[in-house]
Amino acid sequence: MKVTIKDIAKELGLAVSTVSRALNGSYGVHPNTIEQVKKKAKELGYIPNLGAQQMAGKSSQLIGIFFPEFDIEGVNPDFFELLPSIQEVLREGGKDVIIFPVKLADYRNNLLTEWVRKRNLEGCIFLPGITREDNILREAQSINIPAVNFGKVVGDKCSAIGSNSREGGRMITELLIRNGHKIIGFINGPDHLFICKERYAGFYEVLQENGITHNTSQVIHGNFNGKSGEDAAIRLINENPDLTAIVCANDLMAMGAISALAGKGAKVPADVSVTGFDGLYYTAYMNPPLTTVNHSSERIGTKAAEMLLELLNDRHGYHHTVTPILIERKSVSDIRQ
Amino acid sequence: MKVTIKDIAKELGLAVSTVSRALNGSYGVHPNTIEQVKKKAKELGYIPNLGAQQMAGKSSQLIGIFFPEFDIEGVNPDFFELLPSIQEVLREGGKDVIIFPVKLADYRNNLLTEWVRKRNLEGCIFLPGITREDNILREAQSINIPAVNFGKVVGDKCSAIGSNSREGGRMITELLIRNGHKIIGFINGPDHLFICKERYAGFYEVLQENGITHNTSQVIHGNFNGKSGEDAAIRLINENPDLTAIVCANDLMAMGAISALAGKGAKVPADVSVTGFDGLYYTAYMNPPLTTVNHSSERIGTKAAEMLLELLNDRHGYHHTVTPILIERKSVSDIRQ
DNA sequence: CTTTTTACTGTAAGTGCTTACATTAATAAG
DNA sequence: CTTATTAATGTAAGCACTTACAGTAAAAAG
Repeated sequence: MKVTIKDIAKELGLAVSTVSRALNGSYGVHPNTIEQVKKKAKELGYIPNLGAQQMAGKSSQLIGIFFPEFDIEGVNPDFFELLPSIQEVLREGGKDVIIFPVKLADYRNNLLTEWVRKRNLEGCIFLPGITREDNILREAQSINIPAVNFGKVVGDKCSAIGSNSREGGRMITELLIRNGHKIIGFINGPDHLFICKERYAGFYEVLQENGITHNTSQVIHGNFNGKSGEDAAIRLINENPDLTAIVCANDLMAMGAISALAGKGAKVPADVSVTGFDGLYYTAYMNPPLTTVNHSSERIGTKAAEMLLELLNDRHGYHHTVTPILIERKSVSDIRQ
Repeated sequence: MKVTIKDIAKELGLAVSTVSRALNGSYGVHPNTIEQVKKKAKELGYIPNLGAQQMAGKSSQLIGIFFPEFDIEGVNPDFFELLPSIQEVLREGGKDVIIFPVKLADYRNNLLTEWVRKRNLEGCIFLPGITREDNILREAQSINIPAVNFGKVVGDKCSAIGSNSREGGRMITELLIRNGHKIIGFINGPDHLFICKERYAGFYEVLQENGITHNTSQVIHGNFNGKSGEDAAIRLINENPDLTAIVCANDLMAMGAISALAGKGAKVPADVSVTGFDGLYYTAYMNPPLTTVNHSSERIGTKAAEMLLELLNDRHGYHHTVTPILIERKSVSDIRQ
């Protein structure tokens, strides 16, 4: 049932080494032999055993994709928006993908090492939410495995890709200001995340530049899911009744915010404008369609995978930044007199 | 750098076989030895090489998850809603997950066999969208690999899980009729899918039972994405101006439909009621929040993974059906006089 | 026509691990 | 005390493959 090169060799009266070489395209095999071997291999339905190849020193062609354990609601937008393009590029490069959700909170030392070695991973991609502060990234560096992450370059065999979050924060804020908004709330994500700091920094900069003051009651930290957006929005408008716009650090929270506002009878964008961040597919179909900042998951995912492939070809790691794009839809109103 | 059982054996002056047995808990090893070995293994940072283990006849602990290639938009709700729970259960069972998007359209014979053998997969899960009509499932059967799919049991080592789509179709239609709707459009998914036939069948049954006639111009086939929902909705109301409700065979199309209706100035649910199917996370945050049928991805995913684990323990395959739950939100209006 | 090259193929070792079988030492039975 | 048991460990083969090295026959050079 299971066909090995041995079977091919026997059928053809050759040595296994010859068959192996014929199949791998090593030099020094007669063209006729190669042809025969390939024909016979197909005929018998030979499929190489990667496990054995690995043991004999070849690479596993296996890439691990690591991402923070799925949210309670079972939704991790980054994951599923990024994965398709990553996977596609990797597949073209002949790699397979094995996925590892990681519970960052109780990350145990050496876990990554274990995973990498057990499965003989060739490289890793760390999806957003895993940051330089997490041990897992440091471990990747210390075992020197080619890795791409969505933050900063850590170590030699590492590339990083990121969207210019600060610029994104600026874009959305400038749009709001162009439309006459002056009292603007901000629903941020978890405090410690780099992208959150950056998104807020961009927002704050533009406010400053336009001489708009801004107090801390106008910023609330959620945790990136819909529910937290709801809660934050409610608090925000309760504490700041004169608010005309809310900037959210991701789309999910924006959805929650809009929903909560609707529940309170506030119309978006007539009463309050709301913006998102990410440009998830769904946001086009919201009501109103969400104005948001898109960093094109497809572009980023593709690039990330390409960067890993480069790393695997012994190229040096580097940092790549993509500039986000403002997607103006209907959730922002013009309130200039 | 790379620690093997040989290293442990050498350090301890034992034979590799003893070390192997000590580590695997085979009988016939002195407790003291076991302890020593385990201690030394930890000390040296030993990590078993699964490739080698496999070659020596152990299972790979690798499960392949197969799903239809991601949509152009990069979104495959089934995939990401199901994956978390599947992965979690599998992980607890000590399995790793390798993912395979498959282009059903140009599925080449023996591809599955290749994947399975190359990576020595222990079992497979076929996500929704891969049906009995697809060669890949037949192939799974012919190579007799334990498999769970979301349709029908195919072969001996196969379990199947499904939501009762017909019942779901009934539920949503009954709700509509209770609310006084009589002229109802239906946006279905791809014609050949079993679940689509079923959803429609449930819908049609209830119409019949209530003496409501229904003509073919009231049914349009989309392809499950938002855009197709938009197009279908437009056609539907153009061709049936007196329509008061639209049943959609999935949430994504419902989102598109609502969006398109809004674009035409039709209010949901005031002018037209719209229902979805799936119960995606996002639908709670739509405006209006979508009334839909939920088959609880979490429950299904968990169950699917458990079924595979059972199969792996040599239990027989079987079929499991979950009954969907109606989620009434705000996208259906009561139009009874 | 002998010697050197070249082209192809075979031999064998090694990869990390498991396991059937053989060996030895310790214990129980006679 | 010898012999049969048993417990613990070692030996070695095998898993599917790669690759350095060796061998052989044919072609080129002398």
